[in-house]
Amino acid sequence: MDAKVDTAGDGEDRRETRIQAINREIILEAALEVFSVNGFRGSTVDQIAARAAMSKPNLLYYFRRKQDIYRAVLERTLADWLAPLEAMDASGDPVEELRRYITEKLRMSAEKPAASRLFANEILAGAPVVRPFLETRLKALVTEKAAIIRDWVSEGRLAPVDPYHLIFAIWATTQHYADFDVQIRAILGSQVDRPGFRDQTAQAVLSIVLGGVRPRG
Amino acid sequence: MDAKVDTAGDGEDRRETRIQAINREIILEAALEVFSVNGFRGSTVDQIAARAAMSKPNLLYYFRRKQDIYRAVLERTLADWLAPLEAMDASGDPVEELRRYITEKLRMSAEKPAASRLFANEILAGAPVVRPFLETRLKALVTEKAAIIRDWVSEGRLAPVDPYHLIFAIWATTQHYADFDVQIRAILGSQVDRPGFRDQTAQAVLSIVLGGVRPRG
DNA sequence: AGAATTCTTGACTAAATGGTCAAATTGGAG
DNA sequence: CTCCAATTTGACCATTTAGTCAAGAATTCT
Repeated sequence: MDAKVDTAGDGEDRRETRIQAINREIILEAALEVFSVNGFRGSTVDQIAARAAMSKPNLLYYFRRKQDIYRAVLERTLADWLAPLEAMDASGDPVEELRRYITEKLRMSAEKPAASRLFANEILAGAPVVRPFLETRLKALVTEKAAIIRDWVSEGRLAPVDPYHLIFAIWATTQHYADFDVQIRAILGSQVDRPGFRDQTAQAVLSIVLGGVRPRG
Repeated sequence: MDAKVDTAGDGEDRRETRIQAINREIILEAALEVFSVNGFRGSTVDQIAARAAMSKPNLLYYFRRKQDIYRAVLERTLADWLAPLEAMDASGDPVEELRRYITEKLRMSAEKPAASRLFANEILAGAPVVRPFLETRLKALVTEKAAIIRDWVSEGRLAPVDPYHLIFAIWATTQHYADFDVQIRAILGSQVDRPGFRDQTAQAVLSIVLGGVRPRG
């Protein structure tokens, strides 16, 4: 929400240096790992500094406050978060579009679980930071895509389904694999790390969710 | 994990007094609200004491450490958590059993969202406390119920589905309404508080998840 | 090279936090 | 009512934590 952008009218803030780019990246990466486990309140600047292999004062040289780091890492995460839903295309085949969306969300859960957990923690905490985002951009996007799904249903290209709840179901089932990874591992054991597991998961999720909306004879 | 139960063989620990019963209950209720928002690390004893309308030393008279409160509230939550799945009956009608299970989970999400969030926070944090529980009782229970579902599938009474992923999908979709309540409210607005919303949600979730497993043709 | 700027850190501070303790108050059994 | 155990609390302590600061080290620019 701040830091780094030239806010003052006069040409303050010199351009970002090489070292700044490197270190900010290192910090944000470390912060993601830390915040995604214990949330904002449960994480400490020292933990982030340690993970970034950097002294605390040095870290605070790049981000003045704990809040600034948190906002920065959340912000960059949110962009990725929206992308797959934004890509849902009204002119495509309904089942194919949903398949793509679910597959993409599952891929993100598998490849960037920390991002999903960061977001989950923020929501659980009452969304103190992203609330405005949820009520504007996300709400608008979901409303738009829900309308598309509603049209598909009324055209008989999908079984009758509440579009909002369908979107929630997709979020829930896909993010579950990132957010509740520990629980899934406790139940399935090392099987989770076998090469075929991701495909197997995709197969199952697609079959359950799409099976429920695929138009019936 | 401790406190209150008479562990020693000799008759230590007098019976719980009336005031103890009342205050422990008040504390656990307050602790649930606090821990469910910010997790163990992000919550403070002062917050819990304030919510319990009790001085901190008084609170610590009943639970010696923050950890003890946390374990106690988690433990009582876990019992409720298992019940609905335990009730799944191999001799019942598959679709009807799943419907009951989903409905029951949705009811818990709506009526005890804090319990669901407490659990979500614990898992996100890496399940430091409930890991043993997950790896023993939960794993055993899920394995048992998965076998039942597998049988239903092989008898042709359910469409072919991976039983584990089906259970995960049910957990995900039902708990989502508690854990991500803030997000859902941001998108749906006051609609969430309308009397019919719960039924509408149940209708949608059942249709999506059961639609995907109901035997075809 | 030499000056200016950027980067890094040890030492520190104030506030928050988990937990203790002795003394005062209250509740309950006889 | 009386006495003993249970309950309550103000004051306090040690540690953790967010954030500061001045001074030293490294980088960049000319």
